[in-house]
Amino acid sequence: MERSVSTGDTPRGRQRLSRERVLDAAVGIADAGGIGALTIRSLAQELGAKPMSVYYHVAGKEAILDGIVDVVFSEIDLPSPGGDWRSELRRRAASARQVLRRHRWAIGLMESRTTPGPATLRHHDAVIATLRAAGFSLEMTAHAYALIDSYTYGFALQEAGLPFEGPDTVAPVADSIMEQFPAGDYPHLVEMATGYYFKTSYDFADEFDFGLNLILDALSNSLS
Amino acid sequence: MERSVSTGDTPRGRQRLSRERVLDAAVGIADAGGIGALTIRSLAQELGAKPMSVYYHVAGKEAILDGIVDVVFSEIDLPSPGGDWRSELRRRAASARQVLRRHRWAIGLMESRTTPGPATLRHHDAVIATLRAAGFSLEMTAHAYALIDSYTYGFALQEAGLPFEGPDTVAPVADSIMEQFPAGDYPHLVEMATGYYFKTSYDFADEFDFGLNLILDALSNSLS
DNA sequence: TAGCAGTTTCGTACAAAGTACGATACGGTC
DNA sequence: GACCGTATCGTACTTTGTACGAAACTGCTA
Repeated sequence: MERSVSTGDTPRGRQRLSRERVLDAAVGIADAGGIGALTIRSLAQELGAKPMSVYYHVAGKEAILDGIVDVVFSEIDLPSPGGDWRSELRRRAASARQVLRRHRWAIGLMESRTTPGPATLRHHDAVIATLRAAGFSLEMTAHAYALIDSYTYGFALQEAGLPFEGPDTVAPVADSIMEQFPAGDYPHLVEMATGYYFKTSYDFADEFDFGLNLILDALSNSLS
Repeated sequence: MERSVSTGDTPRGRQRLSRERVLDAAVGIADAGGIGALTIRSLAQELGAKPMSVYYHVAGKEAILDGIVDVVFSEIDLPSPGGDWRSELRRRAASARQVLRRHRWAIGLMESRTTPGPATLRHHDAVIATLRAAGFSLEMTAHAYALIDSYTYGFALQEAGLPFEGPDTVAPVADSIMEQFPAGDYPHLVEMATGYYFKTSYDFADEFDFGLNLILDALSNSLS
């Protein structure tokens, strides 16, 4: 699946519109400028069309939001119910995290979208299938499913909310935060920052594997 | 002219405005009608004031959003670094989940707010303090912290996204979803639904403890 | 008491955004 | 060409955030 944002002045396409083209352009705009940059007008411009033309292909802005969330889900690798369940779930979790990193805005939308699209449902179906194939009971599948997804989305949520990204970008941001507040108000936060985050060129992204492995290990124990 | 009435069933207050009163009213509106209902005008009306009056107390809508996220954090019970760390963290996680249930809209905002307020920082400080007091190393504290929070927020995120709430409300929603899509497209989802969710008057909320206990147990093992 | 200097509230007005409504252009079939 | 479903668009109305400056209010001093 490929998508490219037109970088400059030239609108992207001039062919016929379609629901798919509209949603792809919407994703591109949100990626480039945040969900706030996605307006019917910017969308139309990106498509080389006029605002009202968009409405022929989608019911309204709400439908666009539902649509692009489903597009995001469609980009996540599905686990295969056949293989080793732990590595399959690890792969799909890693994929989910990467996808949600590309499309930060998606996490914020999940909370408000209550009508899942086909890709979303297919995705959930595949995860459940993998757990069932691994031998989990219905009850344990429900437990494991909620647990793994909570962790994955929650991690992505936190990652999206971080004002920095990657190692070595932590310090300046932390400095500016600390300057704002009375010294000594958050001693343990400061201890973590100075004693660990700064010292080791910390990358929050690395935390993901630790938690996921812990969870999968614990679930694995409950299997036997 | 305006009289300060006793009934108080209409606009909420008539006293002087303040940042705090503005933020409280904003939270109330978002709780009642979703974040979309929160406009400067609705806010002013709730406060018994005119739109532009609000701007004296907050810099703009973005500042309001930052502010109400911090209000939400301020409502979460802090763990005490002294006591039994597992029950302390369980208590604060349960509190966080409840708070985020009261203020569903907050989760969606977290993704976009990158300037934490004082309550948010104090909250993080307390969690870190509790982990450190429990004997975790700096490194393990970072791991545990990311893990627990990811789970907690992720769970709340999923809960907020569910189109139903509580037991016995699952079925009708699931029905309408299933009707929309070709039969047999999501066999495992259907199996879970018919074989488990429907059968046991399933309440997603109960999943929370399972995952949290699993995580705390696993972390506990790593202590000794 | 009158006057004055903050402090707080508000009236007016404009730009950006979603979209209802109906007209227009297009593309194929008879 | 006449006709018809599909796709695009022009116009215009409503809702929202907020800039700008005036008005009202508060407490204080002369």
